[in-house]
Amino acid sequence: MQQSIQLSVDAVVFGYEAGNISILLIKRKYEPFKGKWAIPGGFVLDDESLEEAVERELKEETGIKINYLEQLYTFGKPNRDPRGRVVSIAYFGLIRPNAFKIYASTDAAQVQWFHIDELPELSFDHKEILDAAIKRLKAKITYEPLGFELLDNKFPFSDLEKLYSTLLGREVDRRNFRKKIIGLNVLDELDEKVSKGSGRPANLFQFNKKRYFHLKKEGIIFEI
Amino acid sequence: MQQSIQLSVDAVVFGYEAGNISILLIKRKYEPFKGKWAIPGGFVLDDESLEEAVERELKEETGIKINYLEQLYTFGKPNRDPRGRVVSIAYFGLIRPNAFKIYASTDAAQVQWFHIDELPELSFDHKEILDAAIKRLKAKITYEPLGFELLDNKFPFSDLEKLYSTLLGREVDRRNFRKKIIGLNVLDELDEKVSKGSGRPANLFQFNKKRYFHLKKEGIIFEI
DNA sequence: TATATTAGCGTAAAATATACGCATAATATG
DNA sequence: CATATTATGCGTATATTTTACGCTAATATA
Repeated sequence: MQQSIQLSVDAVVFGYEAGNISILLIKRKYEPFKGKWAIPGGFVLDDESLEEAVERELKEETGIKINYLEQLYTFGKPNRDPRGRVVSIAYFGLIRPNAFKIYASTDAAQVQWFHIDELPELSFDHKEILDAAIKRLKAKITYEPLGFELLDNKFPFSDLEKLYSTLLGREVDRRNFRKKIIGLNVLDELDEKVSKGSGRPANLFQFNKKRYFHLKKEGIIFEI
Repeated sequence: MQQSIQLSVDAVVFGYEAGNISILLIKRKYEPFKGKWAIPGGFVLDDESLEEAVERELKEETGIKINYLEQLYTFGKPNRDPRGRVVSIAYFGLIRPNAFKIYASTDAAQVQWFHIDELPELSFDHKEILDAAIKRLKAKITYEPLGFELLDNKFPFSDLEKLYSTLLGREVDRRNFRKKIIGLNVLDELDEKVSKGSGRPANLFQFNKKRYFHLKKEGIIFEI
């Protein structure tokens, strides 16, 4: 038996800044879809794991090092790639956009953050992959503390609230949201304040990952 | 660039009967792991989709036609298969065990249902795949109406209750559970009764898939 | 100093979940 | 055949959680 199926990985990387969710795309340097936008990714090498492949491709094509990475779904329709049968394992990543400088290299002619509502036309079946990733992100923030991966290490509560109301696509009652999150007992309140423009300066908070995993082991669940 | 990676699919198939959750395994006919138990599966053909591959392999190896099938996870560690680099896309399936007669053919020397607590040693990394599937099943029945795929088309309420208490691994208050499920408005109460042994005969119910999808579209969520 | 603006705390009402009592309709048993 | 046993089916009271929303605090700005 001899297959001729090639294996690639692709990564939908989300960033968040000032109330905007954005996605990292590259402009393709070579055919097929030369000059078109696409999700970063590429072929898996024989001796690397799938995660290593994603991280290598991201580094090569965009210069970023991912903060949070998980497998999303494997796309394998026979005709999804004009070059032949290519099955792609899609990943889903989160980073703090201001934490890295993006730059194009190797296969990418250009790298750019796109606002989630202003996406260009995409290559291959990447629109489908991206839609699956958005769906996963929106669902998962309600039962896993993913939001913190998108915020700065220290953040005012309003940032977290704004992130959630943006992702959930609806208003969130400021007071109830605060009570709920504080009640989860996974945030440390710092002795630092930050003031942006007018209004009372806000206290900074920090996500306590260690405490979160400890509580999770005890069966306490995160839920918004 | 020339990869030498092969692509396979594997399926963890769950069945349920008389309060027992079981998993369908095959005994391998050929090396590697000849004579050992494994999850059904095999190599993907060049021109078939991943789902077609799973369904074909299940049919070939065990004789069953799956009731519910979803992609689980892709396993791709470089050394998971002694024959070389094989990446496997694992699926997760549910059937009503009494709906099909299982029989071994092609690659399988034997096919058998195993109780979830009495599993034999497994080939490759199939234990890891199986654990992921069990975790997914247990999590998913709380927010998707998967349970009905494991029950007969018409079932008494106590069957559903027993299924849930088994899967959740805890007692479920019979009266509150009933209230909750009835309140979801996705069951049709039939004018048929069934009596098994002593006790008051039970009314039969049927899951109304159409109504469920209608309600889901309106944003009403299934949750246990 | 008055006003706008964002932050932070608390309380009451509504909705949901939990605990559990009891009638009903069949089979099992002496 | 009377009575116990078993499982079904319905209801109600209480506890818990969610939701709505009022009020004070601390800063910038006019």
